[in-house]
Amino acid sequence: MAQSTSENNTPALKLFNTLTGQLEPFLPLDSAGKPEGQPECQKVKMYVCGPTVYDDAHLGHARCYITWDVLYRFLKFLGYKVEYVRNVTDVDDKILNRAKERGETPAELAERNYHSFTADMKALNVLPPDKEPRATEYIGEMLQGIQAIMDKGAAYRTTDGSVYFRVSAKADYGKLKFGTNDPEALKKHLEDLKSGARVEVDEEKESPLDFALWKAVPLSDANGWESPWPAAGADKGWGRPGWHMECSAMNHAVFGEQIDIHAGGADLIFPHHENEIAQSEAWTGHQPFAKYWLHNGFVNVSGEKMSKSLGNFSTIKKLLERYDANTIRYFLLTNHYRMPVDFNDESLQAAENRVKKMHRTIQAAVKFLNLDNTQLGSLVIKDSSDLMQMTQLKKLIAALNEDMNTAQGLKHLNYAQGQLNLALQDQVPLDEELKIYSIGVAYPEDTDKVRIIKNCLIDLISVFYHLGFSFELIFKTSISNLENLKLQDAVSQRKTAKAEKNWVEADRIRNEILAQGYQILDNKDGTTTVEKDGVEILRV
RNA sequence: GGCGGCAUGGCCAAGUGGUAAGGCAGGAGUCUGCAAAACUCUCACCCCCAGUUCGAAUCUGGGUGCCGCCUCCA
Repeated sequence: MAQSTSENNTPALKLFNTLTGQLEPFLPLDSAGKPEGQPECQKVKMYVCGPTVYDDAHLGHARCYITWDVLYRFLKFLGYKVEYVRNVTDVDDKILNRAKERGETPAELAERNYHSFTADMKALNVLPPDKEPRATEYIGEMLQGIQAIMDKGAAYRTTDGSVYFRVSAKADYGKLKFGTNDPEALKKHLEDLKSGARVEVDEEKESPLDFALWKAVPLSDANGWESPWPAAGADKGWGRPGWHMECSAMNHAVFGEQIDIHAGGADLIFPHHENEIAQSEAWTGHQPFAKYWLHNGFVNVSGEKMSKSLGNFSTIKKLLERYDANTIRYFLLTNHYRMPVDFNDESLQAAENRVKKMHRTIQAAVKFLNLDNTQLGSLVIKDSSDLMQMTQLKKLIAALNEDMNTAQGLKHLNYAQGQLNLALQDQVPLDEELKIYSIGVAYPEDTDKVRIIKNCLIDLISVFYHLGFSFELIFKTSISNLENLKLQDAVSQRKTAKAEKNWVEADRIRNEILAQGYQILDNKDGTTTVEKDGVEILRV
């Protein structure tokens, strides 16, 4: 539809491709031969590097997976048939070491952390991928790939039965890191890289840049797999896959030789993604392995780089104790995904203030329209060809088309909220078209005000939804019945005091309620609303 | 040492060469017993210097400062 393409029929969505170092129009491989400008019939193969499940997920994971969640949602909204694959790395030295420390098997540890990760993602309202392949399930595919690479002369064995990738066999090695295909430039860059490389232990490596596809381990090691490459004198090979091989193997198995999007954190550009490209392209002989390489920026914590060594990393669980998922998402989306982002209380607090106001407005509209909380989802415009007069939703698409400019997107979210607030208090919304059309569940008896509010609400929650905010959190409260009764009692006592113009007593009761962590709001119609964390829990 | 990124109001942050989005905080007002919420109004010549241009936050060169990758990390 027109919304996903510009006037001259080129795709409107542009993404920054690390491979070329440029902003590029998004054209999936599957678009060849398809009618132009109809994403609804085009497939998109999207792969995101998943977690290594050796510990609880941290802020870096949150930023990464929320970023690509927004892209996934957007591509689907535009009409692409997206197959989103996010792997789980469950074989790795870190997992082995951690399991040893804890006295459990690597499989147990991985399983536990995988479930913890899944729970975190759900709590953050990150959509599950279509497939979550696990590295250990693809050892056979890895062995096959390694053999294929060796057969093509791009890898070699060492006497202990390890296999290394021969970087010199790949003329364009370094193209991702350096963003160029120029052989002369790459040659120079690689020389610089080599001179800066740390000393490698393996004397048999032809070049310090060569990396392991397969690491031999002693036959006595329980955490190994049989390989076709025995050490000198042994009758059977034994070892573990190199770090990068898993992604190549899973991509090959699930998607085939080429994919559209490969995304992950910027720290993976080198060496992980560079090596993945090298081995995958050497394996299949087809390039590019991935057409678009997308990377999200780093996470800092209060101005410092978040890192394992600094010990300043916070887990998602810890963060969620303090801020809800919509706040975290709002905060992240105010920053462009490629820029570094700094987690600090001041910024999170600003996001929280904003999100609470957003929740409050939506609650008010839901109440006014007498909707059931669960009805919100069904009101969302989910098809980009059905935008009609949803002006802010249209603007959201335009913003996301520009390399996922979510900060601009939030501007439209905020504007939509402003419109709804105006409508709720009988003021004329600035956008005339919102008054004219009738959309969603419209009934003949709807008054102008009902229709306007409904239109404003649909525009707002559609933007809200497509940015991945959670509806559930708008209405989420946790308050016991006993507490509820106490509050009701207090509010009605205050009402009596107010009626008697006993302001001292009325204020005393209000302060008591405030002290318990509730907000109290007197409405124009004489009712009183009690809120907790910006969510209405009582209206008397 | 090699490569790359970023410098925008008190804070966070967008910005496609044409005269500075948005948010948070603040100030003034409307409403209100007061307060809160909501609404209205208000709050920046974009690190420095030079250049290109009719015109630059946006392009070029130089400087200063901060950060990252090159080692496991999303």
